[in-house]
Amino acid sequence: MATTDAERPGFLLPLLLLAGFRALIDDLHAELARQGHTELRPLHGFVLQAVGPDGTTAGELGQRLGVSKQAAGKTVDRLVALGYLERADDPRDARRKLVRMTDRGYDGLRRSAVVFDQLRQRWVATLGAERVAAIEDDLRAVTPANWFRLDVPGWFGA
Amino acid sequence: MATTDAERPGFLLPLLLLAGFRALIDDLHAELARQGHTELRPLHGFVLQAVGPDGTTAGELGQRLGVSKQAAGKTVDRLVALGYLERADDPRDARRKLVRMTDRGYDGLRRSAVVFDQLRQRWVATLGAERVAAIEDDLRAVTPANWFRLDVPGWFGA
DNA sequence: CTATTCCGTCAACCACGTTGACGATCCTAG
DNA sequence: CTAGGATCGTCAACGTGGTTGACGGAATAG
Repeated sequence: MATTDAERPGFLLPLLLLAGFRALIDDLHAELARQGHTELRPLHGFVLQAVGPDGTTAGELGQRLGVSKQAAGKTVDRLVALGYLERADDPRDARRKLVRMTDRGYDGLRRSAVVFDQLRQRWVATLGAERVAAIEDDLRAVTPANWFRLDVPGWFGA
Repeated sequence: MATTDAERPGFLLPLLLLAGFRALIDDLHAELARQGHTELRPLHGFVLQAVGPDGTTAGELGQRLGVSKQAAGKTVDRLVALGYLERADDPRDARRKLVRMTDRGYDGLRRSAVVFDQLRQRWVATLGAERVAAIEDDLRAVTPANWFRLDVPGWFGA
């Protein structure tokens, strides 16, 4: 054991996890801004991801993100205003409004995926592939498996 | 190495880091609520930590937390209303208003430290001490050291 | 004494979330 | 076919946590 646990207060762990998350997210949207997506905020990438190539409805989106349908609807409003999403009527159910990605939305999502891969590769270059993979495996082991929600208001910052 | 890094999409890493962070924070404030601190919200623990045993001013607090002095002031307002902080005049500079922890604030901070240690111990029980320590070391290596300078002198856990 | 700088606060605003309510639409029972 | 209930999206009000700009009082430099 390199260092004893006595020197490692428990409160550092969450701080470091948050710092790692924020470092990745900040780098991501700095790079996206450099590539022309200046309006895309950190949260939006995950929303686009949740919409997916097939589109959804606001309610279903909220369910995927773990937020209320109203919150999802507002977020869709913003992304529609930014040109990343568009709404369309469902011909089979007049209550539903389909949410689809625009070309710009696809572009942002594709670039996000590329940049995320590059950032992970940077961690691999620093830490080594095994250790990055170990972090992922370990985190998967200590977090609830069904976790795919993003109801985190202030923790995204900037 | 359990799995190769061949097909590990980069976007999972931030998601897992966030999931780990949220798991710890959610568990923390669930336990704090059980111990009587039902009003203490996730962010407040970090604020108390940033205030520290010696107290500060709103402006300095904002600097430590990386937010504007106005935002820090509002957060202090809420924590004062909840009874965790109190304001006092600085006898040596009438412009400054000292922000100090109340007894309740100390209690919450002390309990947070204990619970954080317990939660980290739970990770150690699942993953082993070396791997938890490795996660911490790795994250420290890939995050800006300056991100959240919580080199709080006199963190009274012990 | 005056000019500048520092400190806290007020005001307006934005992003993101919550509940509650409500019309419109669909579905099913009678 | 019609009546009731469930579902979908939206409006409204509100809470939290953040921002910028402006401003008055207090310390300090000249």
